Amino acid sequence: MVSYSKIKKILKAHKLRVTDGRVDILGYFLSQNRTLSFKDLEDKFDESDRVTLYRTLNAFTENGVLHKIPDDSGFATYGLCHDTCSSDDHVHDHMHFKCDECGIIECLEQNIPSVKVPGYQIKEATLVLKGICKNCVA
Amino acid sequence: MVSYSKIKKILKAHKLRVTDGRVDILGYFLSQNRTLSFKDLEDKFDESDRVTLYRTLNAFTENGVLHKIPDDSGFATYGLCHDTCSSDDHVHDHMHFKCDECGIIECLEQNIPSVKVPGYQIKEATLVLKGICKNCVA
DNA sequence: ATTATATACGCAATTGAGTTGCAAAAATGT
DNA sequence: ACATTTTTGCAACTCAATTGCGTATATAAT
Repeated sequence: MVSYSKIKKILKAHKLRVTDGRVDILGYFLSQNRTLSFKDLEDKFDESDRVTLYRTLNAFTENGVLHKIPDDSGFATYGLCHDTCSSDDHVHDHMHFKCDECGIIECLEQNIPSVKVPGYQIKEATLVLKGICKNCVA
Repeated sequence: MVSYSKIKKILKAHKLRVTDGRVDILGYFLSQNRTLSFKDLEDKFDESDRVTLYRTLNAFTENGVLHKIPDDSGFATYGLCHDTCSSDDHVHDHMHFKCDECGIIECLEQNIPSVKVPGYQIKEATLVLKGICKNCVA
């Protein structure tokens, strides 16, 4: 279980007001330690308002608590940022993996290989792998 | 200008019926030789129905005429496939670039560097670069 | 501690991309 | 030319996400 004081500290560090809803959601991310889709969160916190959930996720994303994982399937999925992320400095170089079987999206340890394109100024790269994850292969 | 007979040949080769709308849209892709967003096409062909446009793009995508470019911004963008694509064999290994200034998405020549993740079975990879394109840098 | 101010919440309504159903129109095969 | 299959166009619908606004709550100031 993640302590309330730790969660509170994280929220403050990211210039976010400490509200019950935010504590619950951040606490859930920290305890699960995996990416969570909007649906996951909606199911878990079904007593609270969808709009508030959207706004909370947006606030977390803007302030460097979460990062939104690119996914064309139409279901927003979020992962915890590294400790170093803030609203100012919000950088992610890791790859993501989406499993065709279980549908779960994972943040991979590996960084995106750096790519150069002559004449282009590259600021950011997103690399999403699809296939079958470690759990489903077994 | 792209000849009608050539367009017709391409449609037939991809097992698509030759209709006025399809000829116009494919012809526009061939003449422009760049990726086009749904909005681009809607503006260009504003006399025709949105639904038909969606269905045409879906048919083209399924049959290997176009490929849908992953984009989290919520605007579907499409690019011409290579000649080798068909409804059966529809593979794209190239990277995409989205310019922060002009918003245009380009298909790059370069292929996505192959990545391996221990224990995972990778079937597909998408790599989108963001930054400033050749034209806007100048 | 109390008050003031800024921010977040909850509800209803709205937006906007994309889809579905269905009857009419057009394209292919014979 | 005819029969069959696919496509088109229209209206209505779905579903994720956003916006407006009055109320509630968190932080800052006194």
